[in-house]
Amino acid sequence: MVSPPPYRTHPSPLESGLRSDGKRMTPQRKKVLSLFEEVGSGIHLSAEEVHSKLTISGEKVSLATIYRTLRLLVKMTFLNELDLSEGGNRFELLSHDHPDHHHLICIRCGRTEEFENNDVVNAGKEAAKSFGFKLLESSLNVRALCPMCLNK
Amino acid sequence: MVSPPPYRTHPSPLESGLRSDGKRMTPQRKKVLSLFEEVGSGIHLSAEEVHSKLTISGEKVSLATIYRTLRLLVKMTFLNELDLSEGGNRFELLSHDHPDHHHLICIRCGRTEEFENNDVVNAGKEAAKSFGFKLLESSLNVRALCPMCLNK
DNA sequence: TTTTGATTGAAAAACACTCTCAGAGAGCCT
DNA sequence: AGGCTCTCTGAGAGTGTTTTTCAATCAAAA
Repeated sequence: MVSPPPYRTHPSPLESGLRSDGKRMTPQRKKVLSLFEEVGSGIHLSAEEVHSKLTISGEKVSLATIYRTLRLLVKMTFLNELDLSEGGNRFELLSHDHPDHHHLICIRCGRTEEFENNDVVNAGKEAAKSFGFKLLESSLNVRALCPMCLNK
Repeated sequence: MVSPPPYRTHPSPLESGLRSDGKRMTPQRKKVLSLFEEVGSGIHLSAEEVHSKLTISGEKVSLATIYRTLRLLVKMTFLNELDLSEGGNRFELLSHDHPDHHHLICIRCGRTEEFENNDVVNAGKEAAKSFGFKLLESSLNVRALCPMCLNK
């Protein structure tokens, strides 16, 4: 017994974005994006974490597909890629309300805090302007030790 | 016409830094640091590039040693490590006159320009302080397109 | 439905980097 | 100068992350 599909759903942003580019909506892509929507913006997941979270909830998506999908979602601006290094990149839901937030990273345990700062955004703008570059995005990464790791 | 070596040279900063830590001055270490001094500060080299530059000038230093030496020179604050991602980290001579400079990177051709900005440095300090972190280093990476790449 | 070609999973490869270990050699001692 | 000790090096194996390959699958258009 299969329930009929809704008579006419508005295509999701993901679906219409894919369609307009000759790409297809697949369960795997939906699952990856949904996971990020569930955990909310401001949470940074590695490809491996996405994989294990999906596996735990009984969804089988191969790691290769997760990497492919993450790349795709970054290109489609659904996700933001963070190069905080130290064992793999991380991804977060791109919240268009907070386009230019920066990261404070504990290099020991990986704890990450976000902050915003207009001076930083302006510094990036000015620098780009003075060299004749077209700015795409700027990110300040502050490498530090969190209170827990400070006490060994 | 080669001038004779001075009878008694002051130990180089590298040599005295190594000595004071029970480490040894080796030709390999000298060659790697010399390369960075030759290319000057503001030039960012990857481990692979250091390797091939040395190989081309007839110096044989293994890649493993280059990685080891780069790590050492960063720890000794002779070099600065940049996480501009896209295929490996890069290293540059740390100029102690310009301790906190930031990077404007053309994501298409890799051209990189540096700039300084006190507001950025302060933003990093404030962020660390407000979360109770101990700041180690902050770097603003501005991803952009350079004038050449803008015209395709 | 059928067709078409994008997408997937699994495994292999690519990549950047680190480690292991035996031999070489830097620096300290006569 | 010669010897000793212990760090350093080179070669190659190993590691962790990400990408690619390729046959099979499946989404979407006809």
